[in-house]
Amino acid sequence: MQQAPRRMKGARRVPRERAAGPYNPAMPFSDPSAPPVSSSAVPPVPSAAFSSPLLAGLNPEQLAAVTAPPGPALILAGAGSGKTRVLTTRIAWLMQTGQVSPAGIMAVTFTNKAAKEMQARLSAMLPVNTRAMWIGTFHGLCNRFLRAHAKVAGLPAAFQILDTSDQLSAVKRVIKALKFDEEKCIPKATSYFIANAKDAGQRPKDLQPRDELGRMQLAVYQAYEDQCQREGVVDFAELMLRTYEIMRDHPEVREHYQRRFKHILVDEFQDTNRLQYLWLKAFAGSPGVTGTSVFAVGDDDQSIYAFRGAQVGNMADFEREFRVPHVIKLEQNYRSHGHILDAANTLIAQNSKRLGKNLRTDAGLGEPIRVHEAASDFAEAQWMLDEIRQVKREGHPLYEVAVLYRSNAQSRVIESALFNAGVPYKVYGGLRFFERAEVKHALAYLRLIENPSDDTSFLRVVNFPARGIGARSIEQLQDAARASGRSLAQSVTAVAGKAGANLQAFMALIDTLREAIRGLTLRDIIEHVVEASGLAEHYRAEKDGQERVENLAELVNAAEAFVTQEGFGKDAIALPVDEPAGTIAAGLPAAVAAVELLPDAETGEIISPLLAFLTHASLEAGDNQAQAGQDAVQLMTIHAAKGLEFHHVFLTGLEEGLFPHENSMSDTDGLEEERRLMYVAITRARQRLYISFSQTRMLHGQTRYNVKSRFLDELPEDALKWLTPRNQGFGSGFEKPYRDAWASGKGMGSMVGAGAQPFRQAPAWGGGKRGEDNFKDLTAPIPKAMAESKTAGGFRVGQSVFHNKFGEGVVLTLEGNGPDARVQVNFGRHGTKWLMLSVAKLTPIE
DNA sequence: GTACGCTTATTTTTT
DNA sequence: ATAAGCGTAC
Repeated sequence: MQQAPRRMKGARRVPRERAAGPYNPAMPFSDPSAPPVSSSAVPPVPSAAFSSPLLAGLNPEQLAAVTAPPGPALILAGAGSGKTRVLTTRIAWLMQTGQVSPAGIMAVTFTNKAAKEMQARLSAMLPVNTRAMWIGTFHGLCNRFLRAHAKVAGLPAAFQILDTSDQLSAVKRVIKALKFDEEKCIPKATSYFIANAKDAGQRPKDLQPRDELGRMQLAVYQAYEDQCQREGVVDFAELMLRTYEIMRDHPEVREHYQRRFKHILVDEFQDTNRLQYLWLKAFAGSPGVTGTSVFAVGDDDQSIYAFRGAQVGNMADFEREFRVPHVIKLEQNYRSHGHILDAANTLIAQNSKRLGKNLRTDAGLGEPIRVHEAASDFAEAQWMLDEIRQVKREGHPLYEVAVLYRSNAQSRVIESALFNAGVPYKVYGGLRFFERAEVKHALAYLRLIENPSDDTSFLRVVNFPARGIGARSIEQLQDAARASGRSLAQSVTAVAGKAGANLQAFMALIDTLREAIRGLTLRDIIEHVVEASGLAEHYRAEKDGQERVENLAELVNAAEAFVTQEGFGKDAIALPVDEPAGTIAAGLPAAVAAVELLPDAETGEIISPLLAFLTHASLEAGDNQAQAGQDAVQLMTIHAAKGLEFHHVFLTGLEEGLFPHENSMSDTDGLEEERRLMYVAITRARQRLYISFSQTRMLHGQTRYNVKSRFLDELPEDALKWLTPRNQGFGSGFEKPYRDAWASGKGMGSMVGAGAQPFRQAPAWGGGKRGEDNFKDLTAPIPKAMAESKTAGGFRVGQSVFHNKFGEGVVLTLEGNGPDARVQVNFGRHGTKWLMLSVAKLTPIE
């Protein structure tokens, strides 16, 4: 099916025989006397290479990176500096100059999207079969590795991959089995605990519990491992850890790969966690000894995943441990206009922990950043809607407009504004295709066919659709399984009576399915299982099952597409196919090679397309919305926007507590990560950036009164253009929360401060200068909470008024009735006054 | 086995 | 506000 790729014309294989030196996984590079990469070990670079059309148009720094001599390299690549181009051109250049064959390349990314893009760009650059290369995500490559070395790994050839929710349910089962109190040993937290331990490279034996909870979690970790091992399943972190351990503990395997890979390239290096760094070191071996060059590309300023274990420190460690001769900085930005870049630079300069980098652009200053203050989240959305319509009128496509926010909850009000106005939009994030319940159910049947020991899948569908197997039956079954140390599927005969009969009927169904799909195409397999399992019928009978039925049909389509477009088994390929069949096997000691290489010796592909598809489903969650090509506004969190760019960017909700998020504000590290997040957000914009914040916002069913984000104050004045008056008083101070707390007798949301002030001595709001006309723009819709409040004497809260002596003001509070009626009005620089309506001459404005 | 009502949590996310 | 998860009652 897949042709063995031809080696590049004129490309000569670099001799791979370089003795692998002593390897100490604990302290790989602790020997200070190790010689630097000797230049004599480096193949001469053909001088003609420097005039290669590949290199045309690269700036000096990019050129230096692309053509860096073999050996460790660290590229500090700023936002929009052509990072992906450098990475792919580097690979192409290495091959074109004959320094490496495709099989000698490993390129690692974090997301499938990035891997695909790299592959696509590379294919466009060079007529090379990228299949021989190891290009993929960390987890995808680990999967490939473990399929090839299943025996050494102690895994069944058809091992299944648990996603996060599978892992959680597996952990829950363990906690139940151990009879731990779920109140104390919280499943989710324990699941995190296990994942974190693995991400740090720690097995249960490496951990020392410090308290009762620690002891419980450790016990769960141990039992969870045993359970996974029994069932033949691995979670995401296990893919990495198991691969790393095999590399660490099996010299013959290690030496093989260290000889094989001449160049390892890593994208988004700042996002690597501890285990991934260890993993890379294991594949690279000691610098100067294995001759493997690691080319790491990253941007410490865009490190926004510390919360999930990313260690920016890996960059500095890499520079030191690999003895990177000099870090190459890509600081020329090809994306954003000057004001935008100035803002980004000024902001990020306030972080203390940086490797140091300043972006520059040849583009002019461009438009200033437009800043808007809204009265409410609703008003913010309305304003944005107006601006978006204007942008559309100016002839820009909507897909070039992005609305970014800190947290997903913020999208709702924006969505409703766009929806009601009939503006098409697309929200990124949320439930992915393969994560939908009905799809997971279908996959569970398929997984059981491949591996009946997969208890997680068994439990998911044993009674779905309902077939009379209730909690009691399952409990009996679990007891039997536990007693015999076997899987649930193996234990059905141990349950007596009707329950046992039902369970056996279920297993008979699985067996029947397995028989029935023999010889079918993948598409037909899925179609048959979806029908014969009763899933399709169940959803057809359900009131609101329409969408689920459609998703099941979509799953069939996805299978079809997987076979035709992707060529099934891409992820599952175990052999580098540019080697003559058997070469790799020959390169490995018999013990490793014989059984490990389970795939077809001719093609190197895993034989079962179903297994390949299941792996694909686990490792690639799939897009959530298929409406590609539609001209729609793009809505996403800032995290999701990393790596993307847009002509127009709306950055919303710039409020203390929201962004920076309140959970991150307490410590410096958290705050600096938030600031990097802000940096990422700003640098998404090419031409026009809008920043907005709101005085009030509905969050968790409560109105919160927010102060504008400190990040706004950290931007250079010159780069900003305020669409609303700067330092506008209304909502920028602490006054309103006090008032509301007083009025409602309830808490004050985010603005709870020590010792609420007495009502009438509320401090004047806002700081800074206020002009006479500061209040003219306060005509935005009144927040719901305010609109519902009482009126008096024809005035309402939020009403603009005029006073002969104090000028313009805004009504803050109304109290009393009739002759007693009084109002509190903010007169800007004249302060906040209480006035008796019967005395003061107040006239409403507008 | 399903329906209803109660409690709970609600930053960011890929694999 | 709101959704999801869980327990109890039919």
